[in-house]
Amino acid sequence: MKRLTLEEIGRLAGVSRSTVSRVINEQPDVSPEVKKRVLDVIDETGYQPNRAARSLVSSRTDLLGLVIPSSVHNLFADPYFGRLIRGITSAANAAHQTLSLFLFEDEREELELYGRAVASGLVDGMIITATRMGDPLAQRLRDGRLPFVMVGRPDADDIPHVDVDNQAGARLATEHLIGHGYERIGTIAAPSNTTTGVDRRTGFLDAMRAAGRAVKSPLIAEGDFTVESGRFAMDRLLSQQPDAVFCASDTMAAGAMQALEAAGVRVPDDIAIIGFDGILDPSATDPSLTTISQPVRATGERAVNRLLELLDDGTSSPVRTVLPTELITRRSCGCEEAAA
Amino acid sequence: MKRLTLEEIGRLAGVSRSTVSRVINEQPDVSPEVKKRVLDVIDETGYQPNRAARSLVSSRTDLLGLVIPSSVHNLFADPYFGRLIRGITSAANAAHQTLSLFLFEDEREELELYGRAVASGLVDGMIITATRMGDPLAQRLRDGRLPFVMVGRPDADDIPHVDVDNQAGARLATEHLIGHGYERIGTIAAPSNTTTGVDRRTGFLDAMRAAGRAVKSPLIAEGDFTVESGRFAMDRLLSQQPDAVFCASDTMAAGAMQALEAAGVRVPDDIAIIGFDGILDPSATDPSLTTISQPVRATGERAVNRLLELLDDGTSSPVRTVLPTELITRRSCGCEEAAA
DNA sequence: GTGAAAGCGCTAACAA
DNA sequence: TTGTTAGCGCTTTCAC
Repeated sequence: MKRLTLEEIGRLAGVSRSTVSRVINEQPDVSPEVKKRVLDVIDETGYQPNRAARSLVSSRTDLLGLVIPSSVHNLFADPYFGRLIRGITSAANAAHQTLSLFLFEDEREELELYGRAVASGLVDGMIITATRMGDPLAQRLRDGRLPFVMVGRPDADDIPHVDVDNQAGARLATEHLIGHGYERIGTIAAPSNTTTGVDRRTGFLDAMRAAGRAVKSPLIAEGDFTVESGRFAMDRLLSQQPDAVFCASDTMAAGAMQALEAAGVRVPDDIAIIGFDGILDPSATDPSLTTISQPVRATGERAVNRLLELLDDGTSSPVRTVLPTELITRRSCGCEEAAA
Repeated sequence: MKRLTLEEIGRLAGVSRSTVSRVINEQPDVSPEVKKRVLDVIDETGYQPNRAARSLVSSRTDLLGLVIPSSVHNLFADPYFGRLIRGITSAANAAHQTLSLFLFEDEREELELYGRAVASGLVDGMIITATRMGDPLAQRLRDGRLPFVMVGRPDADDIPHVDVDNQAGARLATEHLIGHGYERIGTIAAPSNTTTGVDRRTGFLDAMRAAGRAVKSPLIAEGDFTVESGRFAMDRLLSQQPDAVFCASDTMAAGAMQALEAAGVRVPDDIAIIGFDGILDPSATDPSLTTISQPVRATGERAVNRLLELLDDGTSSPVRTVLPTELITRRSCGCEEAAA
């Protein structure tokens, strides 16, 4: 049993290979009878066009790349990426694209990517995530000709991206805390070399300022999205005796609550906590964590769709797509049991 | 600036395209001077061979597929997959292969894979994980001609795979509990439609039997690897008043401990707990969780290397590769603080 | 509406 | 040691 080719299918259906090609690519101007005959043969034989040959002539691979840079070693434990990837594959599947994954251990590997995947035409386009500011990869891609979209806000303005409204989300969280009447509100911020970290911090500060609150810098501790960093950050914050803390990620909020439990501080009675991301099971913390939830899966889907637009039109419609966040009130902020 | 081709590089270096091809593919019988000249031109121009053209003639894509079936919706939150994927990409990067990821929402998508990725020659080989017993995909791949290896034990004997020694690990865990002197030992088992679940349960039962302990079936509760299922399972077990429980995964152990805390049962004083996987941070539970740790990352690497052997030799050396597990004693089993 | 033929960029005989 | 040539399996003019 040798490999089937267009020619062979044509022979079996009594037509030329061009006709078979037309049928497969759903071009018009093929008579119904011929079309049916060809389709039947394809069905019987289970023929599948050879991708390499197709790509060679069309210079389309139907492969989308997803890059997750070295900076996120730790992050990968975060359920965020699992969800994002599900969103991406789901949209990719729907569009008959397949996803290839580029994870790197270090920056050397990361730059090698360019030759391996970009210049050789491995993928039609790229989605890149979790970059830190000034990431060389983003720069390089921008100078190249490969279409790409970022997940998260890039530090350069002209890069197509889809992001959630981190600033508005952080503001919302902070206002909620203020609304509860807390007096000494602190924050466990995300890394300041990521735009996500910057935006969430900005949102927090804006809300505080708008309410006429000063924020002394000792009430700001920075973490790196890990549970451990949340624990350490809260330990540092404790000496400042805050009565509420906005944590820029749920993972860090979980760490913070561990630190509070160890210190015998009650949540929310002594210190109220609010998180960001909405990816923890309510039962994962005790009390359940109030948080700003972001549509992770939708983010992935949108990124794929934006990329496909770029591939088809070459137009990048709006450069920026922003998805909304939502406040999920549970118990850690001092609210009573919430309705579902 | 048009796309570079072999021909073009040849022209610039003053040789034919075949010579350039020889240089690129590191074939012998190219004079040093010519070689250098060609290499220089390649360097200057940044030429990268076109993958599609290469694949077309060599029928090699240097793409490895990773399949994670629909059955693991929930599982994806499990840090296990993150680690496994890191192991896989790391080994793949080292071998200049790239990974493409196939996640499916349902069985329909899953079977469509066959045409899209396998029959069309998208990937050179496949790694498939987390299948349940009798998975149609595994069957189908076995009947096909595409090389593949499974992560985890398949239910058919002749499929190349890499697995950890789940049975030995479960035995180890159980013997440890027995050694502590616990009298009524139960288990929260993993799904019995997965070989992992079967093996861990078998190891538990073997150890109990070897110690002359009968296991009444009410002392066995089945979960599905999620935290929630661990909680429910422990609630059921509580009525049987066990004094120790072997949990077939750390995630379920975490759930079990939540249930115990809610019920006011102390760990390890009232009930000792031991987990399996070794993927939780020690501080994730209180008290820290004693567990059987498995080398997830190494599993991924081995799977890639096995697959590459298959691709190169066609020989599948040993069908079965088994990686060892290790007991990590912490506090939940009743041991004192452990050394690192 | 359908077929013939050219060519995508590469590798691998085969000649020289 | 190097160049010439023939495909790999497909899409796409261009005739008919």
